[in-house]
Amino acid sequence: MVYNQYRGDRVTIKEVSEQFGLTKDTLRYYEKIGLIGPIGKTSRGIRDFKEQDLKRIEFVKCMRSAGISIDVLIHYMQLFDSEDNTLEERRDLLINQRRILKKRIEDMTKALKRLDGKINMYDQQVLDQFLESGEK
Amino acid sequence: MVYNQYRGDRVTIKEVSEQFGLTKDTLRYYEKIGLIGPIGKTSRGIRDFKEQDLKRIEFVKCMRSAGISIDVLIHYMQLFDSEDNTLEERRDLLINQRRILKKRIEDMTKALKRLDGKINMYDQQVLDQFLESGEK
DNA sequence: GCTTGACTTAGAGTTTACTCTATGGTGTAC
DNA sequence: GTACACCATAGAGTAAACTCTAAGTCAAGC
Repeated sequence: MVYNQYRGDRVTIKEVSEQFGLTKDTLRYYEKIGLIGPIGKTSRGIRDFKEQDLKRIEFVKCMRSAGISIDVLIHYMQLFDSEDNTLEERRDLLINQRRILKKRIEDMTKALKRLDGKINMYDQQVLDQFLESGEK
Repeated sequence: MVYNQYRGDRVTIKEVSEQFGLTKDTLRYYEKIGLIGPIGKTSRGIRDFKEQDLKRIEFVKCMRSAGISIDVLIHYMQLFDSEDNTLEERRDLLINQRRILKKRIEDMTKALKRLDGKINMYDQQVLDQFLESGEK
């Protein structure tokens, strides 16, 4: 039976990587630049992800998949971890990102419609071609 | 009165740049990599954009603003300009991009909802803070 | 006791999509 | 006749976000 040295009660980087579909390199990179963590380490220097870390990773993943920049996310996390009262600043940051995101969704929705139009056009042309070849 | 040497009946790069909100550098770059053009030139080597060029630029701009990669667009344009019958290949390419685009819109819509949730939370907290300070 | 496979770090390299710099040409305005 | 405002090219540089490489540690299995 394989007993993995890295798993006691610990949550390893591999597990987190698989859970979120981010590479181990990306997770270490995110930690290095201060987007997540610092992640706690065992006595031998192995990362052990806590519930709080996982929550943050999940949030970061969601925002990154929407194209929100790493710089903005780092800024948000710094506000979040700050001793000061940053409620309003965080709210304003989010409102601003929301606005940008909405614009992007609109652009993409326009492009999607455009693609749909073209695809329909091609479907018709492919069909015409088929009919034409049948008439020979 | 200023008579621009570059405008006779010609459509200059500056005009196109302003019309589409793309820099002159970007337009030249797009031509260089084969995404648009080749654009016709006057005897002295000045670009003169035709209606057909403008249509393509507009399409490219729309697709780029939706995040469709330059590589994919070049491929599409190559199929478009090909002598061969590439109808079905173009349709398949568009269908594939449509699928990817739709997924991205979904991801972004999820993130938007997430942001809305957080913003509401912050609004409430900011309000609570205000009320609290008023009670003092 | 050595191989395997997981982990670590520091730092170099890659990809995408521009964006800028240097250098030079041309026509109009003062 | 020179300053200004355009245009051109070739090629170097940049920013963002990873991604990879090298070198090393450590525990389990054979």
